[in-house]
Amino acid sequence: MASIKDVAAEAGVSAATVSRVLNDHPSVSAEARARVMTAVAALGYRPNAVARSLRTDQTHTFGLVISDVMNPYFTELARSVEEEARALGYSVIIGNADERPDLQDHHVRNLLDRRIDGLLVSPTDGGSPLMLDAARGGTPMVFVDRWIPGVDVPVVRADGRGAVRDLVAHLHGLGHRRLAIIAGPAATTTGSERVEAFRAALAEYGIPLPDAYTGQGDFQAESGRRVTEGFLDLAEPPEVVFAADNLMALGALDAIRARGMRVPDDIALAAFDDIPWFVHTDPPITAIAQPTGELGRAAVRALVDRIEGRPPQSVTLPARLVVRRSCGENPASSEPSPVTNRSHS
Amino acid sequence: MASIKDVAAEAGVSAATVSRVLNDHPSVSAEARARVMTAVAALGYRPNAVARSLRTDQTHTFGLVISDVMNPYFTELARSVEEEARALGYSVIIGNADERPDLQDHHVRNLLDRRIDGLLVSPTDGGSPLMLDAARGGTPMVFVDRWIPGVDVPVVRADGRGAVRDLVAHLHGLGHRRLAIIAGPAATTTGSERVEAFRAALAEYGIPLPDAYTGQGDFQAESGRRVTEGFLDLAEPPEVVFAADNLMALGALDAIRARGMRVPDDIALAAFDDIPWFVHTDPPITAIAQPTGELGRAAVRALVDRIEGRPPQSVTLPARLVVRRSCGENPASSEPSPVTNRSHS
DNA sequence: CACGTCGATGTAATCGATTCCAAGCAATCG
DNA sequence: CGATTGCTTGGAATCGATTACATCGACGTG
Repeated sequence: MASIKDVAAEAGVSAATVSRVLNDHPSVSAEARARVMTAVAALGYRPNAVARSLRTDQTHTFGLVISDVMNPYFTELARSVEEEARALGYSVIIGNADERPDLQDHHVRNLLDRRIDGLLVSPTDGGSPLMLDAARGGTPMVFVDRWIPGVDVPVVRADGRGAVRDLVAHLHGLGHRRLAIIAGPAATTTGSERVEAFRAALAEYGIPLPDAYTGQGDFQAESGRRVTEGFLDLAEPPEVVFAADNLMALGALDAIRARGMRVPDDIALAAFDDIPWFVHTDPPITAIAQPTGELGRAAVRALVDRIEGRPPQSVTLPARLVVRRSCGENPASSEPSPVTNRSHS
Repeated sequence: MASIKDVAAEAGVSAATVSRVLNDHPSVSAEARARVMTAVAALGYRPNAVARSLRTDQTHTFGLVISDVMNPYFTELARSVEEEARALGYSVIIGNADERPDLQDHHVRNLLDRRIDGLLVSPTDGGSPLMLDAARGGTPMVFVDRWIPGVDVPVVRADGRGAVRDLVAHLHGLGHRRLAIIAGPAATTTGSERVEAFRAALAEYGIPLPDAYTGQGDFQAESGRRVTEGFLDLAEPPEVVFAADNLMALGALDAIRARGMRVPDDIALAAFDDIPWFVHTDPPITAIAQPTGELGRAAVRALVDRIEGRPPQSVTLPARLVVRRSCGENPASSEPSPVTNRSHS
């Protein structure tokens, strides 16, 4: 592979001049520029990004560590992140933590070793020493979707409280009174926040959320199945199961089907995180939709601001309820008035 | 960030010795080793992968360029690729081409600039000059799923012919005689091969595949919708629509629903590429399942063989039919005898 | 005409590792 | 006892870029 010296030799100039042409530095004569360009084309030369990074201490790359690539929510997030990054001249390296703290650490370490310019993280847990050190140690960092409390890092996320309140109103309106939730891991903010929002919304109707109706999941389908089976085994099973993410909702659906029960006739089902497939399930599933693309883009902008020395901003965007048929027939409308509360921090 | 010199100073040895300890070179005294280890721990030193790569001309990284991250088939592929790569000591950088040749080129160029050790590609088209040059120019490369004919690069893929024959037998058994297919882009091997396999299987029953029953899609949901609408507008619409990938099947389902028709009563639907969600659609969709995880792992092994100087091998694994309810009720069994033909090249 | 200015270019240092080579030293051998 | 061997170790070159600094000519000005 041709190096800058080969180009210099071919063009009859020094490597410094070639470098100047490539980085269009002003003081290069038109003639030298032309000869360098010709040599570059003739040799098919491409600058070695590794060498360049070593010298400039910039990789024009950042890492995105997500909790689960197989979850459509995160793949959509990853896609929008890559798009925005590309538009701003950055590349993205994705690390999939599979909801495992050890894997998350593996990727963070790997990315740090590669001297990425910044890190976008949707943490799987409360923060390993490694991640906390990185955050404190000055690595530009932004949390997306989930975050770690007590760390001074900008957060880009959706606020689901309004949508959860709308969901509970919807369920209450359909006559449901025994509502259960499949929570995410308590170590994640989204794991606990969603339960709290649900509990608060229920409280407005004077409905309690007993322990028996809060199952502990891990954001994976299998846990949704397991928790739901527990619910169905209760002397008084819930009338509604609300899953804190889409995969657990799928698991719940499986468990319900396995008992020969039907949604929504025998039991209602709703989920946090809307995905295209929910339109096609049997029945279509009522869900809370996050503005995923917006979140990804905002997160990238915040990170790039931080990297390039501008003050980064935390962003909170509202989620909204998308009513379908999985909680019972609502003859009125299939898409309710969107939530309009808007917040920021 | 501490460098190797800082460690050397802290340990009271030279940088060369530190390097030897880190790469556990045999000739280092136990005492020096101990002091270096202590210094490394004290400073929290991590070797700079950029500098190391520049010197050794190896990045222990390879690129994976896939055609569409939002397609669950590819995200599963990506996941298994990353897993196997990690097990073998490599990292993976994913590039999403979104079925766009220009984006594919962008990623290939970017990965080449980073001096990745090898490239795993599922090409979106027949091969740009850039990719052909890379292949011929000695970049270790392996094609997964799709490939480019006439290029001397190992291919790891599934052979769907047996499964397509099983599918046609299944459909014929249910009494269907007018069968249509939504093809993928002709520039991709999977786009054309699947049509050919379908046509060949139909021929065994003396059933033709007229032009009117072969729609041109692009592996995206929207094209599935559009083509299906065309089918439904025909004077004599098909009894079965077979989509060459899962997203187009979803589009087809949408189009069918939009007309108020029902699957499988009014029209049957089948898809290439099985995904977890097909169990939950209404109705569950009959599909041809690829051994996705196996493909990903085999592809990585082939690439790493190539990188490390061993002769890489092309691999072809059989796909199999998974019967569900979208083509009509089959009272016999829900999972037919698996296909057993096995091939290689 | 001497001197300062400015634009274009080359030389060399540098980034953080790895690795060849030579040297120091102790142990072993003839 | 001198020479050889073998183990450790450090010095210095190197990978491919970028960039501070020096140089060199041409030009304008007092």
